[in-house]
Amino acid sequence: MNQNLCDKLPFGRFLAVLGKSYFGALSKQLEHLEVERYYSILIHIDNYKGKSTQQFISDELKIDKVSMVRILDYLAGKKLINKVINPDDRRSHLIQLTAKGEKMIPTIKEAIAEVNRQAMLGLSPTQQKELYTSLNQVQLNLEQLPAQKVYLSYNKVRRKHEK
Amino acid sequence: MNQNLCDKLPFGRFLAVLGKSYFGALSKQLEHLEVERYYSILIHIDNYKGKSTQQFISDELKIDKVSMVRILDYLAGKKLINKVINPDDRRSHLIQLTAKGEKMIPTIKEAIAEVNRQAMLGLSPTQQKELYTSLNQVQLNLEQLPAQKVYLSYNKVRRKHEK
DNA sequence: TTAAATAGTTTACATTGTTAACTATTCGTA
DNA sequence: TACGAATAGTTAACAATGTAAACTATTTAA
Repeated sequence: MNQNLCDKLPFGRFLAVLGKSYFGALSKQLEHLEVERYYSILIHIDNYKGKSTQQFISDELKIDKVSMVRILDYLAGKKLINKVINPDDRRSHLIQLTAKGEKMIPTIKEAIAEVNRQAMLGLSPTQQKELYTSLNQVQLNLEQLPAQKVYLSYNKVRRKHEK
Repeated sequence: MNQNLCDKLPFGRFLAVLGKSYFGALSKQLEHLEVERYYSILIHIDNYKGKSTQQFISDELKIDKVSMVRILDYLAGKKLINKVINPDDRRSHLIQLTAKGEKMIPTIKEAIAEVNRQAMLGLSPTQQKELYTSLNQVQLNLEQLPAQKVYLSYNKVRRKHEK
């Protein structure tokens, strides 16, 4: 029955709040960069070294493909990525980091490592491993369930007029 | 250094994806209800039995206060809640469930319990408890960090024109 | 060969977040 | 006590993301 766990607030809400707390911290760490979000997209593109397509990124990060067009156009406008027609399937575009984009990756990775370190304070390495394993299991379980399609939105309070 | 944990995708992105998977499953479970979201808000209002104010809900669920006005107006329009001026501080409004709203709570709680049960398949009660404890610790850690304010958005793919 | 499926784009619109200005009320303090 | 600051909530305008539908180009499969 699991009445002991998360029956007050939906577990998913808790996760989403947590995820946003994390993004808030990461955005703060990286506020000096030219782009103030889309870090996970840049990291993902880097992980798959020029083999990502828009559809692939959309599926992996659960961002809808229309938003993906807009985001990648924005990143291309900043000269951080290029879209290259895939010679093996000319419908799709390979998304590749530019030299400028690649230069940004270490900074982003360091910030992620730092926020992870801060986030995991008080958890032993074993507990951290358990946490990650358990969350993976939960994700696998949820993927098995019938679901409404749901996507993610980024949003950060802009601070142009800091008081 | 925690290089073993979540240095590919930001941990926060993983959490957000997970949270969305959860909402997708919960929305599906409850798609027969009159409202197709805001479940966590209704549950939160119920938990604090007429003692919630808009600001309190906004803070707890990390939804900005302008969106909160819109959402509560929507829920009031559906006759699920009432706004009552707080006699102890006439600036604030106590948010209370109507009889119609209260009637919905057990259904929502059952759906949450069921999705939780499905989500936790394969995890022992001990592991579940560990998971919740660890996530709470992570949330506490993240709250200590300087952060950009970040809020959440709900969104579900509408299925008016199912193929 | 041709119909269906897929990758991506564009447009129009809905929802949520953001800022700022506003009212009403309460708090803090000189 | 009086008055300025702070707080709760509302409104309006706009930005960012999600959604649906129609579209082009290309590939897959019958």
